[in-house]
Amino acid sequence: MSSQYQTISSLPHHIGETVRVRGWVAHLRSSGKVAFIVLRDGSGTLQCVVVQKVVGDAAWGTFQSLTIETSLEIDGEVRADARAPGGVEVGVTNMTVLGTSPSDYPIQPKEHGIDFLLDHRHLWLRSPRQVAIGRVRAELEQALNDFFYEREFVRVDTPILTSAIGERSGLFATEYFDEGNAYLAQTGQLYGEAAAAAFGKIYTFGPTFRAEKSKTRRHLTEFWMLEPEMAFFDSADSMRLQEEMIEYVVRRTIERCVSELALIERDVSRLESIRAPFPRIDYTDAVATLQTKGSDVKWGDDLGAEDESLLVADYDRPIFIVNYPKEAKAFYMKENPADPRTVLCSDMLAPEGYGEIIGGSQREDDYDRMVQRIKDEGLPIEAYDWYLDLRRYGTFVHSGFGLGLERLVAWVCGIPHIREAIAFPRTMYRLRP
RNA sequence: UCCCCAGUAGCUCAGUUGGUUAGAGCAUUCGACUGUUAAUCGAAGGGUCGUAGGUUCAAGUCCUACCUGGGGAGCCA
Repeated sequence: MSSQYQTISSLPHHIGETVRVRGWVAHLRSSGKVAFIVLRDGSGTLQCVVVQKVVGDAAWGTFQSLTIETSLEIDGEVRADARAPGGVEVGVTNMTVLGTSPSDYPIQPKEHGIDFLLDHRHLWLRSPRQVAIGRVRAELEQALNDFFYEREFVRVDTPILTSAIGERSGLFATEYFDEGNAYLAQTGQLYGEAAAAAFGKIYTFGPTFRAEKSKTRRHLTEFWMLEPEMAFFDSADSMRLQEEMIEYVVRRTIERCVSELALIERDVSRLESIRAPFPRIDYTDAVATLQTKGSDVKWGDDLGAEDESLLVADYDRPIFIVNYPKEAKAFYMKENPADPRTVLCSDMLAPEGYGEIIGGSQREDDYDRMVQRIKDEGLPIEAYDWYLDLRRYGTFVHSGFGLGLERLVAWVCGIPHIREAIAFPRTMYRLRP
């Protein structure tokens, strides 16, 4: 097959030329002897005009056999026409069917239930809105990689199959030769800490797995997490990096995904106000504020989804909640010298009710305190022997954080549920397609 | 795991205090139309009312259990 064809998005630069395009039939309209094919190729959609007298009886017959999602090669002249959506159309001179499609294509340009759409995710993905979300996701991923590359971070890929280690263990067990069970990684952080002692500043970016039986719009069982880990950064340094990163990737997406954000009807003005610095609110102050607003939260509780929404409501940009009680957080977080009841951690809450998108902390770097915390949590100390080595051989102040990619995508796109923020979402009750 | 909601045509839904042969729009098929914008107009086909049991002269409708999915809580990113 010839490589000589144009993408639909490039056609405004080819007005007056004869071109060849390839794509899928998105829509068909006929008005007697003049007919319209709406073709999509992933780069955009194009109105193709078929006139019986121009194309002849053979091609006209081909048109009449077309169905939605037929893949098609079209030759014709590009012309500007105000009647065409987008202002550009192709006057068809010839067309060739590349792949036929039965007439029962299930996705229609109308409302569908979410159950039906998820069952047909492999086809739903072809819809313009889903393509736009996917492109925003790809832009955000690229922007994140560029942000860290420009700051001389080294990307380190950490294992997905692990022994029992991490925040909570024993999920998705799979037999691993003679070594007992392996588990799917719930975080790359502990490996990231080891790598930070090798490279200085690193990040990991890959799929992670959680098997809590979470059924909300903010949870998937498989999601992508970006986890930077920085040697010689304290908690405050880490927060400065986080707000700089969020500002960078949001601005980059506003600049480069104009048509995508317009198609999904995102209110971009809500994103334009995302500028560092972000407010920092001490957990203890947050609890006091919440109590005056009528929440029954007590000091020592983790903040619930409702509490988070109440706190964010007053701001037009993300906020940090810092220094949570030790009991509410993971064993590896460093005790706050100013208030030993708390740890040096921060959660970044996105605006508009999207909740926590980043969780980060300064790590405990003292060997004895770390051993004590592992014991206090009732974790098996043997599993952490290599992790403790990081505190034996040249321990170092270091901090890191985890960014949930799908939550970032959902917020930037303004979509209500993170299952649309990934091509093939894994939720509690869905393993296919 | 707990709380709430929903399962009727391929899809989205309506279906009255239980009452004759279960309806609409979209989609599909056929027909008309030389500029349509989710075109329009005409016609046709399309149903194990989630499953099982129960109440009743009579159940899509009421009751019970189960199944499937959705929303939320907790936990988290």
